[in-house]
Amino acid sequence: MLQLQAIRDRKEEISNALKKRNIDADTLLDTILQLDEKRRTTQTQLDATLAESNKLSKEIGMLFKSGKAQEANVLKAKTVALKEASKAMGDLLNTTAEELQTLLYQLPNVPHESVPAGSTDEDNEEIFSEGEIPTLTNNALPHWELAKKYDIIDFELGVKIAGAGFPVYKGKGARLQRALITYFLDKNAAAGYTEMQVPHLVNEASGLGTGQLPDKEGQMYHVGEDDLYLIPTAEVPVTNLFRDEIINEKDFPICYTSYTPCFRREAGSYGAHVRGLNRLHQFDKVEIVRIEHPNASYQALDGMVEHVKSILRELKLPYRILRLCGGDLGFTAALTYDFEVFSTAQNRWLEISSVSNFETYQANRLKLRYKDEHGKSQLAHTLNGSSLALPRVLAGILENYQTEDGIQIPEVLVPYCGFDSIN
RNA sequence: GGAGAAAUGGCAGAGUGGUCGAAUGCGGCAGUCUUGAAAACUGUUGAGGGUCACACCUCCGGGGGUUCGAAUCCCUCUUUCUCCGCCA
Repeated sequence: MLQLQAIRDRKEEISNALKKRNIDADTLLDTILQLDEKRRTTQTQLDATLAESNKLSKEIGMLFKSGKAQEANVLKAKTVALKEASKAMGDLLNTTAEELQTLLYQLPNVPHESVPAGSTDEDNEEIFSEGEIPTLTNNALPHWELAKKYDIIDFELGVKIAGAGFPVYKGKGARLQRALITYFLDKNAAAGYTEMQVPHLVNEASGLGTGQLPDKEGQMYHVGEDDLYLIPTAEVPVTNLFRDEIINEKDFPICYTSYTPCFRREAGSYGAHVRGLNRLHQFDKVEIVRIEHPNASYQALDGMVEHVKSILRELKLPYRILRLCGGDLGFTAALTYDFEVFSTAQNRWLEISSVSNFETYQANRLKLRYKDEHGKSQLAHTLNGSSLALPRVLAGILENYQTEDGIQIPEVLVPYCGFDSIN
Protein backbone atom coordinates (compact mmCIF):
# COMPACT_ATOMS: atom_id res chain seq x y z
CA MET A 1 0.00 0.00 0.00
CA LEU A 2 1.32 3.40 -0.95
CA GLN A 3 1.71 5.99 1.77
CA LEU A 4 -0.86 8.76 1.78
CA GLN A 5 1.81 11.30 2.55
CA ALA A 6 3.69 10.24 -0.59
CA ILE A 7 0.56 10.61 -2.70
CA ARG A 8 -0.02 14.08 -1.26
CA ASP A 9 3.55 15.13 -1.93
CA ARG A 10 4.33 13.46 -5.23
CA LYS A 11 1.12 12.70 -7.06
CA GLU A 12 2.46 13.49 -10.54
CA GLU A 13 5.57 11.43 -10.03
CA ILE A 14 3.58 8.42 -8.82
CA SER A 15 1.09 8.75 -11.64
CA ASN A 16 3.88 8.81 -14.21
CA ALA A 17 5.66 5.85 -12.66
CA LEU A 18 2.44 3.81 -12.67
CA LYS A 19 2.16 4.35 -16.42
CA LYS A 20 4.95 1.78 -16.70
CA ARG A 21 2.41 -0.71 -15.44
CA ASN A 22 0.13 0.52 -18.23
CA ILE A 23 -2.20 2.01 -15.65
CA ASP A 24 -3.73 5.45 -15.75
CA ALA A 25 -4.19 6.13 -12.06
CA ASP A 26 -5.00 9.84 -12.25
CA THR A 27 -8.70 9.48 -11.45
CA LEU A 28 -8.01 7.08 -8.62
CA LEU A 29 -5.30 9.30 -7.16
CA ASP A 30 -7.54 12.36 -7.33
CA THR A 31 -10.38 10.53 -5.62
CA ILE A 32 -7.98 9.36 -2.94
CA LEU A 33 -6.77 12.88 -2.30
CA GLN A 34 -10.33 14.17 -2.12
CA LEU A 35 -11.31 11.48 0.37
CA ASP A 36 -8.16 12.16 2.35
CA GLU A 37 -9.08 15.83 2.54
CA LYS A 38 -12.61 14.94 3.59
CA ARG A 39 -11.34 12.52 6.19
CA ARG A 40 -9.05 15.10 7.76
CA THR A 41 -11.70 17.83 7.80
CA THR A 42 -14.16 15.46 9.45
CA GLN A 43 -11.53 14.37 11.93
CA THR A 44 -10.76 17.96 12.89
CA GLN A 45 -14.44 18.76 13.42
CA LEU A 46 -14.96 15.60 15.44
CA ASP A 47 -11.90 16.31 17.58
CA ALA A 48 -13.16 19.81 18.39
CA THR A 49 -16.56 18.47 19.39
CA LEU A 50 -15.03 15.78 21.55
CA ALA A 51 -12.73 18.32 23.17
CA GLU A 52 -15.71 20.46 24.09
CA SER A 53 -17.58 17.44 25.38
CA ASN A 54 -14.60 16.27 27.44
CA LYS A 55 -14.26 19.69 28.98
CA LEU A 56 -17.92 19.81 30.00
CA SER A 57 -17.77 16.33 31.47
CA LYS A 58 -14.86 17.33 33.67
CA GLU A 59 -16.74 20.39 34.88
CA ILE A 60 -19.81 18.27 35.63
CA GLY A 61 -17.69 15.93 37.67
CA MET A 62 -16.27 18.81 39.73
CA LEU A 63 -19.68 20.36 40.28
CA PHE A 64 -21.14 17.09 41.52
CA LYS A 65 -18.22 16.70 43.90
CA SER A 66 -18.74 20.10 45.39
CA GLY A 67 -22.47 19.42 45.73
CA LYS A 68 -23.68 21.79 43.02
CA ALA A 69 -26.06 19.32 41.41
CA GLN A 70 -28.28 21.94 39.83
CA GLU A 71 -25.46 23.63 37.94
CA ALA A 72 -24.22 20.21 36.88
CA ASN A 73 -27.58 19.32 35.42
CA VAL A 74 -27.59 22.49 33.36
CA LEU A 75 -24.29 21.46 31.80
CA LYS A 76 -25.53 17.92 31.30
CA ALA A 77 -28.28 19.20 29.07
CA LYS A 78 -25.71 20.95 26.93
CA THR A 79 -23.79 17.76 26.27
CA VAL A 80 -26.74 16.04 24.60
CA ALA A 81 -26.42 18.00 21.38
CA LEU A 82 -22.65 17.54 21.35
CA LYS A 83 -23.09 13.82 21.71
CA GLU A 84 -25.44 13.59 18.76
CA ALA A 85 -23.16 15.71 16.62
CA SER A 86 -20.09 13.65 17.47
CA LYS A 87 -21.91 10.42 16.72
CA ALA A 88 -22.84 11.62 13.24
CA MET A 89 -19.31 12.88 12.59
CA GLY A 90 -17.85 9.64 13.87
CA ASP A 91 -19.97 7.64 11.45
CA LEU A 92 -18.97 9.87 8.56
CA LEU A 93 -15.34 9.55 9.55
CA ASN A 94 -15.56 5.76 9.60
CA THR A 95 -17.22 5.44 6.22
CA THR A 96 -14.80 7.92 4.69
CA ALA A 97 -11.80 6.09 6.12
CA GLU A 98 -13.15 2.78 4.81
CA GLU A 99 -13.68 4.16 1.32
CA LEU A 100 -10.19 5.57 1.39
CA GLN A 101 -8.73 2.26 2.51
CA THR A 102 -10.55 0.38 -0.24
CA LEU A 103 -9.14 2.72 -2.88
CA LEU A 104 -5.62 2.57 -1.45
CA TYR A 105 -5.74 -1.21 -1.71
CA GLN A 106 -6.40 -0.83 -5.43
CA LEU A 107 -3.15 1.01 -6.09
CA PRO A 108 -0.18 -1.22 -6.95
CA ASN A 109 3.37 -0.45 -5.93
CA VAL A 110 5.34 2.19 -7.80
CA PRO A 111 7.87 0.48 -10.08
CA HIS A 112 11.56 1.15 -9.51
CA GLU A 113 13.18 3.46 -12.05
CA SER A 114 15.10 0.56 -13.60
CA VAL A 115 11.91 -1.34 -14.46
CA PRO A 116 11.56 -1.44 -18.25
CA ALA A 117 8.31 -0.42 -19.91
CA GLY A 118 6.31 -3.23 -21.46
CA SER A 119 3.13 -5.17 -21.20
CA THR A 120 3.87 -8.91 -21.36
CA ASP A 121 6.60 -11.35 -20.41
CA GLU A 122 8.08 -10.82 -23.85
CA ASP A 123 9.09 -7.33 -22.79
CA ASN A 124 11.10 -8.56 -19.82
CA GLU A 125 14.75 -7.64 -20.03
CA GLU A 126 17.35 -10.40 -19.92
CA ILE A 127 20.24 -9.11 -17.84
CA PHE A 128 22.34 -12.22 -17.31
CA SER A 129 22.70 -15.81 -18.41
CA GLU A 130 25.07 -18.57 -17.50
CA GLY A 131 25.57 -22.32 -17.82
CA GLU A 132 25.86 -24.59 -20.76
CA ILE A 133 22.81 -25.96 -22.46
CA PRO A 134 23.56 -29.68 -22.82
CA THR A 135 23.30 -31.50 -26.12
CA LEU A 136 20.85 -34.31 -25.60
CA THR A 137 20.33 -37.42 -27.64
CA ASN A 138 17.50 -37.58 -30.12
CA ASN A 139 15.38 -39.70 -27.86
CA ALA A 140 15.65 -37.30 -24.94
CA LEU A 141 12.43 -37.12 -22.96
CA PRO A 142 10.54 -34.38 -21.13
CA HIS A 143 10.54 -34.79 -17.37
CA TRP A 144 7.04 -36.24 -17.12
CA GLU A 145 8.12 -39.09 -19.40
CA LEU A 146 11.33 -39.56 -17.41
CA ALA A 147 9.33 -39.57 -14.18
CA LYS A 148 7.25 -42.41 -15.54
CA LYS A 149 10.15 -44.30 -17.04
CA TYR A 150 12.07 -44.40 -13.77
CA ASP A 151 8.96 -44.48 -11.55
CA ILE A 152 9.95 -41.49 -9.42
CA ILE A 153 6.88 -39.25 -9.75
CA ASP A 154 3.32 -40.51 -10.13
CA PHE A 155 0.86 -37.92 -11.36
CA GLU A 156 -2.09 -40.31 -11.74
CA LEU A 157 -1.79 -41.49 -8.17
CA GLY A 158 -1.96 -37.88 -7.04
CA VAL A 159 -5.12 -37.39 -9.08
CA LYS A 160 -6.65 -40.35 -7.30
CA ILE A 161 -6.09 -39.05 -3.79
CA ALA A 162 -6.37 -35.30 -4.37
CA GLY A 163 -6.65 -34.15 -7.99
CA ALA A 164 -4.61 -32.86 -10.90
CA GLY A 165 -1.60 -30.85 -9.82
CA PHE A 166 -0.88 -32.87 -6.70
CA PRO A 167 1.91 -35.27 -7.69
CA VAL A 168 3.17 -38.17 -5.62
CA TYR A 169 6.95 -38.42 -5.41
CA LYS A 170 8.26 -41.95 -5.07
CA GLY A 171 11.49 -43.59 -4.00
CA LYS A 172 14.51 -41.81 -5.41
CA GLY A 173 12.23 -39.02 -6.65
CA ALA A 174 11.11 -38.32 -3.09
CA ARG A 175 14.65 -38.63 -1.82
CA LEU A 176 15.98 -36.24 -4.47
CA GLN A 177 13.31 -33.73 -3.54
CA ARG A 178 14.20 -33.93 0.14
CA ALA A 179 17.89 -33.65 -0.74
CA LEU A 180 17.23 -30.44 -2.67
CA ILE A 181 15.29 -28.93 0.23
CA THR A 182 18.07 -29.68 2.70
CA TYR A 183 20.72 -28.48 0.28
CA PHE A 184 18.90 -25.18 -0.30
CA LEU A 185 18.37 -24.61 3.41
CA ASP A 186 22.03 -25.33 4.10
CA LYS A 187 23.14 -22.88 1.42
CA ASN A 188 20.81 -20.19 2.75
CA ALA A 189 21.91 -20.75 6.33
CA ALA A 190 25.55 -20.50 5.26
CA ALA A 191 24.73 -17.15 3.66
CA GLY A 192 23.38 -15.84 6.95
CA TYR A 193 19.69 -16.65 6.75
CA THR A 194 18.13 -18.02 9.93
CA GLU A 195 15.99 -21.08 9.34
CA MET A 196 12.36 -20.82 10.46
CA GLN A 197 9.47 -23.24 10.53
CA VAL A 198 6.17 -21.44 10.22
CA PRO A 199 2.46 -22.26 9.98
CA HIS A 200 1.21 -23.38 6.58
CA LEU A 201 -2.17 -21.79 7.19
CA VAL A 202 -2.62 -18.09 7.88
CA ASN A 203 -5.43 -15.77 8.90
CA GLU A 204 -6.95 -12.94 6.93
CA ALA A 205 -4.80 -10.24 8.54
CA SER A 206 -1.67 -12.00 7.27
CA GLY A 207 -3.05 -12.19 3.75
CA LEU A 208 -3.78 -8.47 3.84
CA GLY A 209 -0.34 -7.71 5.24
CA THR A 210 1.66 -9.11 2.35
CA GLY A 211 -0.89 -8.25 -0.33
CA GLN A 212 -2.51 -11.58 -1.26
CA LEU A 213 -5.78 -10.10 0.02
CA PRO A 214 -8.11 -8.50 -0.78
CA ASP A 215 -7.41 -8.72 -4.53
CA LYS A 216 -6.02 -12.16 -5.19
CA GLU A 217 -8.45 -13.98 -2.96
CA GLY A 218 -9.26 -16.60 -5.60
CA GLN A 219 -5.64 -17.69 -5.85
CA MET A 220 -5.50 -19.10 -2.34
CA TYR A 221 -7.21 -22.14 -0.90
CA HIS A 222 -9.56 -20.99 1.83
CA VAL A 223 -10.68 -23.14 4.74
CA GLY A 224 -14.09 -21.63 5.29
CA GLU A 225 -14.93 -23.36 8.54
CA ASP A 226 -12.00 -21.79 10.35
CA ASP A 227 -11.48 -18.83 8.02
CA LEU A 228 -7.85 -19.69 7.28
CA TYR A 229 -5.88 -19.61 4.05
CA LEU A 230 -3.35 -22.20 2.85
CA ILE A 231 -0.16 -20.31 2.16
CA PRO A 232 0.77 -19.72 -1.51
CA THR A 233 4.37 -19.04 -0.43
CA ALA A 234 6.39 -18.86 2.79
CA GLU A 235 6.65 -15.13 2.13
CA VAL A 236 3.24 -14.73 3.77
CA PRO A 237 3.84 -16.29 7.20
CA VAL A 238 7.51 -15.26 7.42
CA THR A 239 7.02 -11.59 6.50
CA ASN A 240 3.97 -11.43 8.76
CA LEU A 241 6.12 -12.39 11.72
CA PHE A 242 6.91 -8.69 11.71
CA ARG A 243 3.40 -7.35 11.36
CA ASP A 244 2.72 -4.56 13.89
CA GLU A 245 6.34 -4.57 15.01
CA ILE A 246 8.71 -1.71 15.58
CA ILE A 247 12.21 -3.06 15.28
CA ASN A 248 15.46 -1.63 16.46
CA GLU A 249 17.53 -0.02 13.73
CA LYS A 250 20.60 -1.98 14.78
CA ASP A 251 18.78 -5.28 14.23
CA PHE A 252 18.99 -4.76 10.45
CA PRO A 253 19.30 -6.75 8.34
CA ILE A 254 16.85 -9.46 9.36
CA CYS A 255 17.39 -12.53 7.19
CA TYR A 256 15.15 -15.58 7.36
CA THR A 257 14.81 -18.72 5.30
CA SER A 258 11.97 -21.18 5.44
CA TYR A 259 10.93 -24.35 3.69
CA THR A 260 7.20 -24.80 3.19
CA PRO A 261 4.82 -26.45 0.81
CA CYS A 262 2.95 -23.86 -1.25
CA PHE A 263 -0.69 -24.12 -2.29
CA ARG A 264 -2.10 -22.34 -5.31
CA ARG A 265 -5.48 -22.75 -6.94
CA GLU A 266 -4.10 -21.60 -10.30
CA ALA A 267 -7.64 -21.11 -11.49
CA GLY A 268 -7.86 -20.88 -15.23
CA SER A 269 -4.50 -22.27 -16.26
CA TYR A 270 -4.66 -25.43 -18.33
CA GLY A 271 -3.00 -26.86 -21.41
CA ALA A 272 0.35 -28.11 -22.58
CA HIS A 273 2.35 -25.57 -20.59
CA VAL A 274 1.06 -26.92 -17.30
CA ARG A 275 2.07 -30.53 -17.93
CA GLY A 276 4.09 -32.47 -15.43
CA LEU A 277 5.80 -30.33 -12.85
CA ASN A 278 5.41 -27.10 -14.77
CA ARG A 279 2.44 -25.86 -12.78
CA LEU A 280 1.08 -27.48 -9.63
CA HIS A 281 -1.49 -26.86 -6.93
CA GLN A 282 0.92 -28.00 -4.26
CA PHE A 283 4.66 -27.68 -4.50
CA ASP A 284 7.65 -27.23 -2.23
CA LYS A 285 9.71 -24.11 -2.01
CA VAL A 286 12.53 -22.73 0.10
CA GLU A 287 12.15 -19.00 0.53
CA ILE A 288 14.46 -16.23 1.71
CA VAL A 289 13.02 -13.10 3.34
CA ARG A 290 14.81 -9.94 4.36
CA ILE A 291 13.72 -6.93 6.39
CA GLU A 292 16.01 -4.05 5.53
CA HIS A 293 16.76 -0.41 6.18
CA PRO A 294 15.52 1.64 3.20
CA ASN A 295 19.07 2.74 2.45
CA ALA A 296 20.27 -0.83 2.13
CA SER A 297 17.44 -2.64 0.40
CA TYR A 298 18.68 -2.49 -3.19
CA GLN A 299 22.11 -3.63 -2.17
CA ALA A 300 20.37 -6.46 -0.34
CA LEU A 301 18.38 -7.30 -3.46
CA ASP A 302 21.60 -7.58 -5.45
CA GLY A 303 23.00 -9.80 -2.74
CA MET A 304 20.00 -12.09 -2.96
CA VAL A 305 20.40 -12.33 -6.72
CA GLU A 306 24.07 -13.25 -6.33
CA HIS A 307 23.13 -15.84 -3.74
CA VAL A 308 20.62 -17.58 -6.01
CA LYS A 309 23.17 -17.45 -8.84
CA SER A 310 25.70 -19.25 -6.68
CA ILE A 311 23.26 -22.10 -6.09
CA LEU A 312 22.41 -22.55 -9.77
CA ARG A 313 26.09 -22.42 -10.59
CA GLU A 314 26.75 -25.29 -8.17
CA LEU A 315 23.87 -27.27 -9.63
CA LYS A 316 25.37 -26.60 -13.09
CA LEU A 317 22.02 -25.71 -14.60
CA PRO A 318 21.72 -23.33 -17.57
CA TYR A 319 19.76 -20.29 -16.45
CA ARG A 320 19.05 -16.66 -17.19
CA ILE A 321 17.93 -13.68 -15.18
CA LEU A 322 15.18 -11.32 -16.29
CA ARG A 323 14.26 -7.91 -15.02
CA LEU A 324 10.47 -7.89 -15.13
CA CYS A 325 8.83 -5.18 -17.18
CA GLY A 326 6.08 -2.97 -15.79
CA GLY A 327 3.30 -5.09 -17.22
CA ASP A 328 4.63 -8.35 -15.79
CA LEU A 329 5.62 -6.97 -12.41
CA GLY A 330 3.63 -8.24 -9.44
CA PHE A 331 1.12 -5.91 -7.79
CA THR A 332 3.15 -5.38 -4.61
CA ALA A 333 6.70 -5.37 -6.00
CA ALA A 334 8.84 -2.36 -6.95
CA LEU A 335 11.46 -4.45 -8.73
CA THR A 336 11.59 -8.16 -9.51
CA TYR A 337 14.24 -10.40 -10.99
CA ASP A 338 13.03 -13.73 -12.33
CA PHE A 339 15.37 -16.68 -12.63
CA GLU A 340 14.61 -19.18 -15.37
CA VAL A 341 16.23 -22.53 -15.93
CA PHE A 342 16.40 -23.92 -19.44
CA SER A 343 14.44 -27.09 -19.82
CA THR A 344 16.27 -28.70 -22.72
CA ALA A 345 13.87 -31.48 -23.48
CA GLN A 346 10.92 -29.07 -23.52
CA ASN A 347 13.00 -26.44 -25.26
CA ARG A 348 11.67 -23.69 -23.03
CA TRP A 349 12.59 -21.58 -20.02
CA LEU A 350 11.00 -22.39 -16.67
CA GLU A 351 10.70 -19.83 -13.89
CA ILE A 352 12.35 -21.16 -10.77
CA SER A 353 12.87 -18.07 -8.66
CA SER A 354 11.48 -14.61 -8.27
CA VAL A 355 13.47 -12.14 -6.19
CA SER A 356 11.77 -8.87 -5.30
CA ASN A 357 12.05 -5.66 -3.37
CA PHE A 358 8.73 -4.38 -2.07
CA GLU A 359 10.20 -1.24 -0.55
CA THR A 360 7.64 0.13 1.94
CA TYR A 361 4.59 -1.24 0.14
CA GLN A 362 4.14 -4.33 2.32
CA ALA A 363 5.61 -2.61 5.38
CA ASN A 364 2.89 0.03 5.20
CA ARG A 365 0.20 -2.64 5.25
CA LEU A 366 2.03 -4.60 7.91
CA LYS A 367 2.85 -1.55 10.03
CA LEU A 368 6.40 -2.84 10.06
CA ARG A 369 8.56 0.02 11.28
CA TYR A 370 11.88 0.84 12.82
CA LYS A 371 13.12 3.71 14.95
CA ASP A 372 15.47 6.03 13.12
CA GLU A 373 18.31 7.97 14.75
CA HIS A 374 15.89 10.72 15.79
CA GLY A 375 13.63 8.19 17.50
CA LYS A 376 10.96 8.55 14.82
CA SER A 377 9.08 5.56 13.42
CA GLN A 378 9.83 4.84 9.76
CA LEU A 379 8.61 2.08 7.48
CA ALA A 380 11.13 -0.67 6.77
CA HIS A 381 11.70 -2.34 3.41
CA THR A 382 10.73 -5.97 2.81
CA LEU A 383 12.28 -8.31 0.26
CA ASN A 384 11.92 -11.95 -0.61
CA GLY A 385 12.96 -14.53 -3.13
CA SER A 386 12.76 -18.20 -3.90
CA SER A 387 15.91 -20.05 -3.07
CA LEU A 388 14.57 -22.13 -4.66
CA ALA A 389 11.26 -23.51 -5.95
CA LEU A 390 11.49 -27.27 -6.14
CA PRO A 391 9.42 -28.72 -9.00
CA ARG A 392 10.96 -26.85 -11.90
CA VAL A 393 14.45 -27.24 -10.54
CA LEU A 394 13.68 -30.93 -10.38
CA ALA A 395 12.34 -30.81 -13.94
CA GLY A 396 15.49 -29.02 -15.04
CA ILE A 397 17.73 -31.58 -13.39
CA LEU A 398 15.82 -34.56 -14.79
CA GLU A 399 15.82 -33.18 -18.31
CA ASN A 400 19.30 -31.70 -18.47
CA TYR A 401 21.06 -34.51 -16.65
CA GLN A 402 19.47 -37.39 -18.58
CA THR A 403 21.76 -39.84 -20.35
CA GLU A 404 21.33 -43.16 -22.15
CA ASP A 405 22.06 -44.86 -18.83
CA GLY A 406 19.75 -42.86 -16.64
CA ILE A 407 19.72 -39.56 -14.82
CA GLN A 408 22.95 -38.33 -13.28
CA ILE A 409 22.65 -36.55 -9.94
CA PRO A 410 24.43 -33.15 -9.78
CA GLU A 411 27.65 -33.57 -7.84
CA VAL A 412 26.72 -31.25 -4.95
CA LEU A 413 23.56 -33.24 -4.32
CA VAL A 414 25.13 -36.69 -4.18
CA PRO A 415 26.01 -36.44 -0.47
CA TYR A 416 22.44 -35.33 0.24
CA CYS A 417 20.86 -38.08 -1.87
CA GLY A 418 23.06 -40.98 -1.03
CA PHE A 419 23.09 -42.06 -4.70
CA ASP A 420 24.59 -40.61 -7.87
CA SER A 421 22.13 -41.69 -10.51
CA ILE A 422 18.55 -42.72 -11.15
CA ASN A 423 18.12 -45.64 -13.53
C1' G B 1 -16.05 -30.60 22.95
C1' G B 2 -17.66 -29.33 28.60
C1' A B 3 -16.67 -26.20 33.25
C1' G B 4 -14.10 -22.12 35.42
C1' A B 5 -10.49 -17.87 35.36
C1' A B 6 -8.14 -14.13 32.73
C1' A B 7 -6.58 -10.35 28.65
C1' U B 8 -3.45 -3.19 30.88
C1' G B 9 2.75 0.14 27.94
C1' G B 10 9.21 -3.83 25.46
C1' C B 11 8.35 -7.26 29.97
C1' A B 12 6.24 -7.99 34.92
C1' G B 13 2.24 -5.85 37.39
C1' A B 14 -1.25 -1.97 40.15
C1' G B 15 -5.64 0.30 38.99
C1' U B 16 -13.79 -1.46 40.00
C1' G B 17 -17.13 5.14 37.20
C1' G B 18 -14.43 11.60 37.05
C1' U B 19 -8.19 14.88 38.55
C1' C B 20 -5.82 7.73 34.43
C1' G B 21 -2.39 7.54 28.71
C1' A B 22 -2.47 4.95 33.21
C1' A B 23 1.29 3.67 39.92
C1' U B 24 5.54 0.66 40.81
C1' G B 25 9.53 -2.61 39.34
C1' C B 26 12.59 -4.49 35.36
C1' G B 27 14.43 -3.36 30.62
C1' G B 28 15.92 0.72 26.98
C1' C B 29 18.12 5.65 26.22
C1' A B 30 20.90 10.08 28.13
C1' G B 31 23.84 12.10 32.01
C1' U B 32 26.84 12.26 36.87
C1' C B 33 30.80 9.46 39.12
C1' U B 34 35.07 6.31 36.87
C1' U B 35 41.31 5.62 33.11
C1' G B 36 37.24 2.40 31.18
C1' A B 37 33.35 -0.78 32.65
C1' A B 38 30.12 -2.37 36.56
C1' A B 39 27.50 -0.55 40.74
C1' A B 40 25.10 3.72 42.61
C1' C B 41 22.55 8.21 41.65
C1' U B 42 19.69 11.78 38.30
C1' G B 43 16.72 12.45 34.17
C1' U B 44 14.07 10.31 30.23
C1' U B 45 11.25 6.38 27.83
C1' G B 46 4.01 3.55 24.29
C1' A B 47 1.43 4.07 19.39
C1' G B 48 -1.52 6.75 15.84
C1' G B 49 -4.14 11.18 13.92
C1' G B 50 -3.70 16.48 13.71
C1' U B 51 -0.66 21.28 13.55
C1' C B 52 4.47 25.44 10.59
C1' A B 53 4.80 24.47 15.76
C1' C B 54 1.50 24.17 19.91
C1' A B 55 -3.38 23.02 21.14
C1' C B 56 -6.43 19.11 20.62
C1' C B 57 -8.30 13.98 19.52
C1' U B 58 -8.06 8.41 19.59
C1' C B 59 -6.14 3.78 21.59
C1' C B 60 -5.96 -0.42 28.41
C1' G B 61 -7.48 -7.96 23.31
C1' G B 62 -11.62 -6.80 18.84
C1' G B 63 -16.65 -4.95 18.12
C1' G B 64 -21.15 -2.92 20.25
C1' G B 65 -23.88 -0.70 24.46
C1' U B 66 -25.06 2.07 29.34
C1' U B 67 -23.49 7.09 31.25
C1' C B 68 -22.66 14.09 31.19
C1' G B 69 -18.15 10.94 31.95
C1' A B 70 -15.64 3.90 31.06
C1' A B 71 -9.23 0.58 31.70
C1' U B 72 -13.24 0.18 35.47
C1' C B 73 -20.44 -1.53 34.40
C1' C B 74 -23.36 -4.60 30.46
C1' C B 75 -23.53 -7.64 25.74
C1' U B 76 -20.73 -10.18 22.08
C1' C B 77 -16.47 -12.18 19.57
C1' U B 78 -11.40 -13.73 19.79
C1' U B 79 -7.29 -15.46 22.41
C1' U B 80 -4.71 -17.46 26.72
C1' C B 81 -4.55 -20.32 31.32
C1' U B 82 -6.55 -24.32 34.78
C1' C B 83 -9.56 -28.79 35.23
C1' C B 84 -12.31 -32.72 32.51
C1' G B 85 -12.91 -35.36 27.75
C1' C B 86 -10.56 -36.75 23.10
C1' C B 87 -5.92 -37.30 20.70
C1' A B 88 -0.53 -37.32 16.81
